[in-house]
Amino acid sequence: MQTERADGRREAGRRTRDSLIAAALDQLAERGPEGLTLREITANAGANVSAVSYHFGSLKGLCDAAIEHALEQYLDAQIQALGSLEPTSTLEQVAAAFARPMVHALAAGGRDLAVMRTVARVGIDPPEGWERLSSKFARSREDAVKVLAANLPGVEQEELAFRTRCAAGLLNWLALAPIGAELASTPVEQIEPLLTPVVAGAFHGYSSPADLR
Amino acid sequence: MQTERADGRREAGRRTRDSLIAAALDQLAERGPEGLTLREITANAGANVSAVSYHFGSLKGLCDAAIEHALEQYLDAQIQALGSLEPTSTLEQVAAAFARPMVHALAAGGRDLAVMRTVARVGIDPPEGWERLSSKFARSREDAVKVLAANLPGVEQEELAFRTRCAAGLLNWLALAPIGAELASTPVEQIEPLLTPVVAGAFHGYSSPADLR
DNA sequence: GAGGAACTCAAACAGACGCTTGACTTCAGT
DNA sequence: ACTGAAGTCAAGCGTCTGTTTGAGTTCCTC
Repeated sequence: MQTERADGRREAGRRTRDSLIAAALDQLAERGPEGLTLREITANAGANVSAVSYHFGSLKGLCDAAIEHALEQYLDAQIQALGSLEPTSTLEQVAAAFARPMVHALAAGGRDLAVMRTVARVGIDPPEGWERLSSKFARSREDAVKVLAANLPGVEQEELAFRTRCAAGLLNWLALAPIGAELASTPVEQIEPLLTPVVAGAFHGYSSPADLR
Repeated sequence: MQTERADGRREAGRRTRDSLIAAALDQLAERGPEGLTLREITANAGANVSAVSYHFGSLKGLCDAAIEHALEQYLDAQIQALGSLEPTSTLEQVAAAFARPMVHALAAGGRDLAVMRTVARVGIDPPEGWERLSSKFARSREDAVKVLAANLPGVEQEELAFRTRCAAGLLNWLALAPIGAELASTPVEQIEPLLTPVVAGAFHGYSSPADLR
């Protein structure tokens, strides 16, 4: 009861704030930052145009807030998925963990998928001040490379980093392209066995049947 | 000299028409269809705003023409690359051929890369009337699946189609994301050995070391 | 050289855009 | 009951958008 009062006004304020972010996220996922429209967002959120200026200063401020919301939500899932890995994990387990957040988002659809689509778009057109969160992404990717190196001792670290970025790009593409929409609302149990070997194959590489001759 | 006259007017008209498409393509590659701006295009093309209405009817018309131009240019490269394959080609050769147009565009940069970026964006947000060209893409992909099937007899056709789409998505991602810009102006001889095993690995898949136990 | 087609241009158009304003309601503190 | 902060709202601001218009230039045809 000190600073947190049962204030009806404040509660309503937080509610319109959240619905603005949610509406912005939907539009962000569908058309990207350039596609945001003040009037369309406020209409979908059931709020007035001036609510954006009030809560976020400007449309750009709302856009940044929505993107940051998406990035943080994605990072949490990513860190949790990779955190479940051990140094003894197989390549297949690494690939499955790497793809898990996207697989679940594809299966769930709705706002979870909107978050992924937004993150993917940020990966294409990085906003100006995203360096702060970018370092977290880089660190998460380094963790993946470390576990990969244990499974693929013959591949150079730099090449593993490249393959990791390729695999991440592949997953982002699934979120954005129509193929992701086709996969949407498909159960996880069906998507995972389809996708995991592809990601694992990208990690593993396939150089030539020389060693089989 | 029959229908093609040494017409100074017509020549100038074709020149502004081409420069409008080129300027639109650059902007399309950078910001997508939503990012097109009539006044910015005409400024970059050195033309008047009304030249767009005159030559293409509307901004949408110019946008469609630029996208069609990019799609056709990409399809030519894709068909030519896959056409060089034979039924006896190895998986690595298939992957190299599949990636070749993108590798060359990345190395070349400039307008070639702009074409690829535009095609990739179309892959994310397909325009309305693109079904006509879409069938050509599908046929090209079927050719790739056919050659893949010869190399991977153990994998179902449907799964191969999925992996082909994944590989195509991976390449498109390279064109759009910053990693592609980092690779840009890197010689082909350096990009190809880095990328080919990843694409081949995605085609081949990596299911588990069960067969090695 | 008169006529006409191809093409370009500056200027203006209506509409949508992001943003600001000032009045209004609601509710906690006193 | 009064005050002030939090929040919402309709209306209007200037700017930028795509498009249209009509006059203008250049070149080929007859």
